[in-house]
Amino acid sequence: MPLSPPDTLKPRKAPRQTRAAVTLDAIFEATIQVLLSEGERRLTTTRVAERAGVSVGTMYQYYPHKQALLYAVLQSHLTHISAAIEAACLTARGQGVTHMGELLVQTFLDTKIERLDVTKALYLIAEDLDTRSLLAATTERNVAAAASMLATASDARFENVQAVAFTLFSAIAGSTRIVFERGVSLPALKELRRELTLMCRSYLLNASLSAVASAERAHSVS
Amino acid sequence: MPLSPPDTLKPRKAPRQTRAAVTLDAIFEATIQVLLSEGERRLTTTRVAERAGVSVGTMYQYYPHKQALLYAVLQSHLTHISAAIEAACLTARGQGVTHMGELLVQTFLDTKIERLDVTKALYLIAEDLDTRSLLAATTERNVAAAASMLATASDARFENVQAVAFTLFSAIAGSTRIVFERGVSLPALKELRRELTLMCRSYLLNASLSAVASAERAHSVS
DNA sequence: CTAAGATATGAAGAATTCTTCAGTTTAGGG
DNA sequence: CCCTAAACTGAAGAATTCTTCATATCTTAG
Repeated sequence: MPLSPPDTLKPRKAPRQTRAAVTLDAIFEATIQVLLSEGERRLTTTRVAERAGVSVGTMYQYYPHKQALLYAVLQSHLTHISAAIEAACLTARGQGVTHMGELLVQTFLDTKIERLDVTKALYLIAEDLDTRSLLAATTERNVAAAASMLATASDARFENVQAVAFTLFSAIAGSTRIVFERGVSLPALKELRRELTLMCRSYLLNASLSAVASAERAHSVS
Repeated sequence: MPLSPPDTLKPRKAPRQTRAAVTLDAIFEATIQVLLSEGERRLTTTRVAERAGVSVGTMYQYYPHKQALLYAVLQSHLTHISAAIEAACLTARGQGVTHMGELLVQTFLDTKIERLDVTKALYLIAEDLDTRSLLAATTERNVAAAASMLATASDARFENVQAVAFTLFSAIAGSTRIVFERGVSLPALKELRRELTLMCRSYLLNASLSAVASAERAHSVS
């Protein structure tokens, strides 16, 4: 479900020729670079165009205004990630929850790191009011993929898979963001992956229905 | 540690008279309201002043520019939260990790909800490059408080308390943010609290040193 | 090779925003 | 009550940014 943008944010036209596609790529890339080097406040259409090596007018041929461009850049990245998650979730159907949790963490982190600059740049514009619905829809999509996978787990059954999937996803995406925003070092990354994996595994095992009984038993003892 | 702002973001002067303090309060409040109703892009000094019922010049008496104002607003909120967390952490020393986890989740959520409008508004400006160090320092402070508490747990010992505390905090703060940004409903909140509590408890119990052995045993069986 | 459509240009007007400061008003100690 | 420091005002200049469009250049089907 690629979710078409609201009318105001729709592109004016799609590139027909190859060179136009190349130009658009350059503009996307320039957007990222300007965001990283200048910050959101100094992200202007002129600066982007200059960095992309094209004229401002060119961008306005494809997008009616800056917002629409940003929306497109963000959407492209989010779609990429969701696709990766969906693919991964399909491979793990019927497996145990430990494997599933590990896979989710792994896939999410790998995809984010793959284009670390894009990831970091987009955190800077993700809050924009215009992008709210886009973010919400993406979350929806990722949660659906995870939930559908979790429902097939060989060693667990959940009362509310949707809620579990959502919690899992929030925790992964949320803490990843916090770590990435403070600046990622290799050791920090390894630690994040390790702890996040552990956290997901623990949570999934405990959220499973069979675990509820034993947990309550344990609790009433103390 | 209130962390003094970098030179460029320092206030020009502090209010001396009561009315000045009142004015500043109004300006802070107006900043939040404008952020919520207009978004970051349309947050201008003039609009803030207008909403606060004062003249633009007034704001510039206290802050050299918009950035400094935003920094102050953000700092005030973050400080408030950190203080609450630190206080809570002190009350739980020597208790079990289940209680500790629950307390952290509870305190964090309660404090965020207490001023939900402020929380939501500040998410909109938290990404600013200028606020990076502020966010980092705050995280530091919260993690330190949590770590110090966890080290006294009656029923667990951790190899790396710092890492555990950090993971815990990231998961809580990160998923809270994701939930709050998509819009908070009462049921969504209750679910967040419930699942987050469960997740923290599971994680803490499993991250404890005594758990490592049993986990490895369980793993080698399958 | 050529015409039509696609793409690119960039100067310039409109709009918005930031920030200052000279002058006015207010508070509160003596 | 008076005086000084503090607080407040808001018009206006400087700076930045957005967006358009008339014009020029390129691509490619036929």
